[in-house]
Amino acid sequence: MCTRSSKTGTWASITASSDRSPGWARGSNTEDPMKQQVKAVINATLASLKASGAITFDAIPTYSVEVPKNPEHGDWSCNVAMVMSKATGKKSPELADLIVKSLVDPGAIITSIEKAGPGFLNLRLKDSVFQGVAREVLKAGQHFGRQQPKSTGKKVMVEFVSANPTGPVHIGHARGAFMGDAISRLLDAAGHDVTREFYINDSGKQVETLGRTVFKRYQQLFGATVELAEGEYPAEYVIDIAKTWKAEVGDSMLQKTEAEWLPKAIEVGIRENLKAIRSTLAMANISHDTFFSEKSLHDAGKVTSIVDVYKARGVTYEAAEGKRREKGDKVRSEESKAAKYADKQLGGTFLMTATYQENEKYLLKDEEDRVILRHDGTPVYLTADLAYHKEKYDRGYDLMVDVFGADHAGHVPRIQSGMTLLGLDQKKLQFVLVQIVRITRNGEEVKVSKRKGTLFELAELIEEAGADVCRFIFLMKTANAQFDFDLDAVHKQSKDNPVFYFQYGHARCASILKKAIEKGVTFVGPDALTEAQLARLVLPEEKMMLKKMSQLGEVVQSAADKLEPHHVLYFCQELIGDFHSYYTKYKSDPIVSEDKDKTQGRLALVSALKQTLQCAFGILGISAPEHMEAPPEEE
RNA sequence: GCUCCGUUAGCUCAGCUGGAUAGAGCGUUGGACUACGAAUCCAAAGGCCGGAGGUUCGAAUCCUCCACGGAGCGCCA
Repeated sequence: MCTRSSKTGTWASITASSDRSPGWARGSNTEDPMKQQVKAVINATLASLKASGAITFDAIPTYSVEVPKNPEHGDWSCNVAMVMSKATGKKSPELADLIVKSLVDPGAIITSIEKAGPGFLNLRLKDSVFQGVAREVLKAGQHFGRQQPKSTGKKVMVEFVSANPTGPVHIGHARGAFMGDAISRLLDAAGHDVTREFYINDSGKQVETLGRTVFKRYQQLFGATVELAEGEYPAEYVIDIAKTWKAEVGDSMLQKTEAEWLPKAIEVGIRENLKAIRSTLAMANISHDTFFSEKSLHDAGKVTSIVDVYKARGVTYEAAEGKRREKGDKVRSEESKAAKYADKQLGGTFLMTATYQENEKYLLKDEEDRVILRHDGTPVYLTADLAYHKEKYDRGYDLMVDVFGADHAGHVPRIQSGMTLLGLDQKKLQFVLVQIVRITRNGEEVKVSKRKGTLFELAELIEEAGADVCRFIFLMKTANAQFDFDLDAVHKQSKDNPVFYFQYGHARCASILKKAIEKGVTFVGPDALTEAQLARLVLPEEKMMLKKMSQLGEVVQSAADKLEPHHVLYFCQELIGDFHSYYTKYKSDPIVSEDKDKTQGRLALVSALKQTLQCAFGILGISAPEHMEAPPEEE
């Protein structure tokens, strides 16, 4: 994931050089419109100072215009004087003074500018600039905060969930599922053309084991006594699959040879599991555009052909066992799994994911070279995955995001190395690693174990807590932090459950608009709204909310760049908090009053807020209810 | 042993492409409904931002080292 590029270390130091900005996501200018107006004034002033010879500089460096934490510091504050100190050879306070004195403000939007602290510029803007935001939001409607669909021209793929088709979606997939979906929604809102893909591991030993288990359960349905082998799937759902199969084929499979029944059993197993997986994801409000079959890669010969490509590029070798890179000489501990399975490591064809060098420098970050063909010539999981990722590149995506569980972290450098060894741009492939979630109930951890048949399914979780609550809890934290999911708190209709705070904010807006209509006042809408009505929005709290609303587009863009949905969520929290506070503070000066112009102005504000929240919730995939039932009374 | 992730208020977590006095929710304490929804609000208390160095006008944020917690380290997928 790009924000951790320097720390995860994949490669920032090699291919991305010092460019920390993920550049790929930036389309058109999505800066907050208010901020843009401020920057225009600053830039004009600097140009004017340069023209008059007061200061000299080559180019204006990147500087920031931000909302100061302390409202006494104005509506916006700007650090340009400090940033340009070196370029102009002037001290920050001196430069700040010059800017204040010679301000060029053609649109007359600035009401005050002053130097503060070590050289900050604190600016205040005309009320009309704030008020205009309400109309802009309402005119944009459901598109507010979003870029025009596909406006960036970037093709993006997000691969997520990709649960094995050997069983239901369980709690271990939940975080990645919601995260991947929210990232997809974010990228879509940021104007990209997003494809959501599910990679089906329908090849290899696991599905074979599934097939065997299905067949045993099938035999059982005809009275046979069966015993499941180590690793086979004991859970109930396999019996259901066997029943379905029986209904379809009767007893016709009983007399077949294994070569005949096994492919059929695998097929029905995968089909039924995928059906269940899709149905669970639908409950979670998640859908994929494409399901990509690993088996199809094998069938099309793409797995063997990628090995040929590597061989042709001279980045493979044959060896009896793994070859580690020399430097550091990392020795594995005796307890490592590699040591444990050493007797099964018989050598084969290796890909130089670690030892490949250019100009006598190691180029890749993997710890050791990886087998891509076993000694008997069969490909491994990685080989298929390399073929799969090459396939993604071939399909022409500008950005590919893989949402992986943290247990796949070790897989990341291998794929990256593999792509680099094909000469592909690794920056186009980003990884989001979602850390482990510990599920607790009654203070005790609920273990996730597919093998024992005691898995806690995502479907159960959603039934218990509701889709919005689950989604919210998974999205409110960054992907790379572990956390405990408390099943007890989750279904409390109370303050322990923060999603209600958000939804109540929206419902309250809806309720006010409804109440106004009951009182015979209907909001006139953005087109009929007059300047005189808007001009009644003068309270500092009102301006603050308008200012914040205008930032949604920027927040969305930035969150999309970082692949971090939680920024949008915190944006909502602040806005809702401001609103509740405002609402309570001015209870004696209500939104709907006898003063018709003021009422219209405030209804515009509330409508704009409701619209903003609805848009933001939509980008997160959380519903925006018009009405909520009161919670049960506390005892 | 090696790699990666984390460490911020009593608890759960934001803030990290460096900015002014470090934030939110929960919990605690004390207040606010004859008014548009009290699933709300207001106030108080609560912090050597894990530790130590470094970089500079300025560090929770960037760099180095250390400590603690977690995950991974298979020719499984």
